Amino acid sequence: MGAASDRAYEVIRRYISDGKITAGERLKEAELVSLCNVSRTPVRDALRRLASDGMVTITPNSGAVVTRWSDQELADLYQVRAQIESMAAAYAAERRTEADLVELETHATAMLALANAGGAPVDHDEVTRLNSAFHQCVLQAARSRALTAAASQVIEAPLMLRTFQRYDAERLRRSADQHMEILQAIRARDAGWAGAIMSAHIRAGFRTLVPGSENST
Amino acid sequence: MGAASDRAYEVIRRYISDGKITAGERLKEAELVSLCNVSRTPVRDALRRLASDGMVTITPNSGAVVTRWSDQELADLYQVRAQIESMAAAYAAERRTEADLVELETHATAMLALANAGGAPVDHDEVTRLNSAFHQCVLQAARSRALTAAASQVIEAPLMLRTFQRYDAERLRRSADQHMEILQAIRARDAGWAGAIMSAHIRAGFRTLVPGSENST
DNA sequence: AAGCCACAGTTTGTATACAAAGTCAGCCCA
DNA sequence: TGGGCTGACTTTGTATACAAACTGTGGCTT
Repeated sequence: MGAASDRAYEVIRRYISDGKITAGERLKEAELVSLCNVSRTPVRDALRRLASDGMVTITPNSGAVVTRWSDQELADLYQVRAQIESMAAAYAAERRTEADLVELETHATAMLALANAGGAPVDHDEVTRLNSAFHQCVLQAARSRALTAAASQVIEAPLMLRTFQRYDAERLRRSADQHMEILQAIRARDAGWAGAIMSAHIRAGFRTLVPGSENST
Repeated sequence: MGAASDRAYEVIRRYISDGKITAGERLKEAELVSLCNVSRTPVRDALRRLASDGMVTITPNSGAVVTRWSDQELADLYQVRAQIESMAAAYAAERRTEADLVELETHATAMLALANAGGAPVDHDEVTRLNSAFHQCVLQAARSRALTAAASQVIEAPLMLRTFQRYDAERLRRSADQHMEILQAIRARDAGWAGAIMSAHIRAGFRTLVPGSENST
C-alpha cells in the first residue's frame, strides 16, 4: 500500500520487536497515530497486516493486543514452522536457480564468518538479520505461493522474541554450519536431505529458545 | 469487526465463489461499494481479509484481483494443505475432547448418509458445506493457533473452485468413508493413523479436482 | 450491603471528502 | 509513421468527522 501504511507497519512492528510494549498489552489506535505520525486509516491497515503475521491479535470492537504465545503454543508454532520450512527447503532443492544459490551462499558465509570471529561479543541484531535473510531466501527459492503464504503466519511471530535468543558461540557456529549444509543439499538438488536438515535446524532453534522443554512433543 | 465489514466480506466472498467474477479479474472498490451497500472503508477491510485467505491478490496503488492459481500452484497448494491438515489430524487425535468427537461424528455421518442416498442427484452445495465443517472441526480439535493460522491461507482458496468439484457417487462415498476413518483414528487417539489418512484424503481430493495431473509431484 | 441500572467517557467502526498515484487516449515531434 | 509526452479521468490511499459499541463509575433500589 501507500507510504503511510508501510511506515505505520514498520514503526509498530519495530515497537513490538524492540519490546517497548509487552505481550498481552493493548495497542490503542490513538496512541499509534501519534507514534507513527499518520492518521488512523493506515494505522488500522498496519494492524491488520500485523495480525496476518501473527504479531497482534485483533478482537472486534475491542482492539488489538500484542499476541501472547504460551509455551505450548510456541512449541506448536515451531513444529508447524519446521514442517513448512522443511517443505520449502525440499522444493527449493528442486527449483533453485543459480542466482538463488549465490544469494544463499552470501548469507550463509556471512553468518559463518560471524560465528568464527571468536573473541568479539556476538552482534545479535546482525545474526538475526542474516538468519532471517537466509530463511527468507530458501522460501523464495521454493517458488510456491501457498508455502510463502502459510509461512507468513508462523515465521514472523517468533522473531518478535528475538530479544530472548541468546546464541552462545557454539550454538551460533552450529547454526551457521547447518545453514551451510542446507545450502549444500539445495545445491545438490537433494530434496530429502534439504528437508531433513532444515527440520532439524528449526527444531534445534526451538530448543535454544526454550531450553526447559525437553519433555514436550 | 463490525457488521458492515462482515457483510462486505461475505458478499464479496460469495460473489467470487459463485463464479460471478472469474480468476484474474479486477475488483474495483467502487463497484463493491454498490454491490455491498456499505462504504469503501469496510470494503477495503474485507478485501484485506480475503487477501489473507488467499482469495484475492492486492497490489499497492493498483487494487485487488481474484487470485489466479496455475496448475502448478494448485498442486503446491494441495501439497501444503495435506501437510497442514495431516498435522492437524494428528494433534486432534491427541487433544480431542468428547465434544469434538460428537461434532465430528455429526458431520461425518451426515455426509455418509448423503453419499448412501443413492438415486437422488447429489447436492453439491450441501456436500461442500459438510466437508468444510468436518475439516474445520478437525482443525479446531487440534487446538493450535499456529496451525489454524497457517491453514487459513491454504484452506479457503480452493473452496473458491468448488464449482468444478463434481463428486460422482463413488468418489463421494469414498470421501465420506475417509471422514469416518479419520474420526475413528482421532477417537482412538492414534496420531499417526489420523495424520496418514488425512493426508491421503486431501491428496485424493486433489486428484478429483485435477484428474489430468498424474505426473506432477 | 449487594446488585443492577444509567450515564459519561473512551475506543473502535463507518462514511465521506480530499490527495496522490496510476491509466490511457490524443497530440506533438522527430 | 512511430515514439513519447501531456493532460484529463479513473482508481486507490489518507485524513477526518461522525456513529456505534464497550467500559467503568456512581448512585439507586431492594
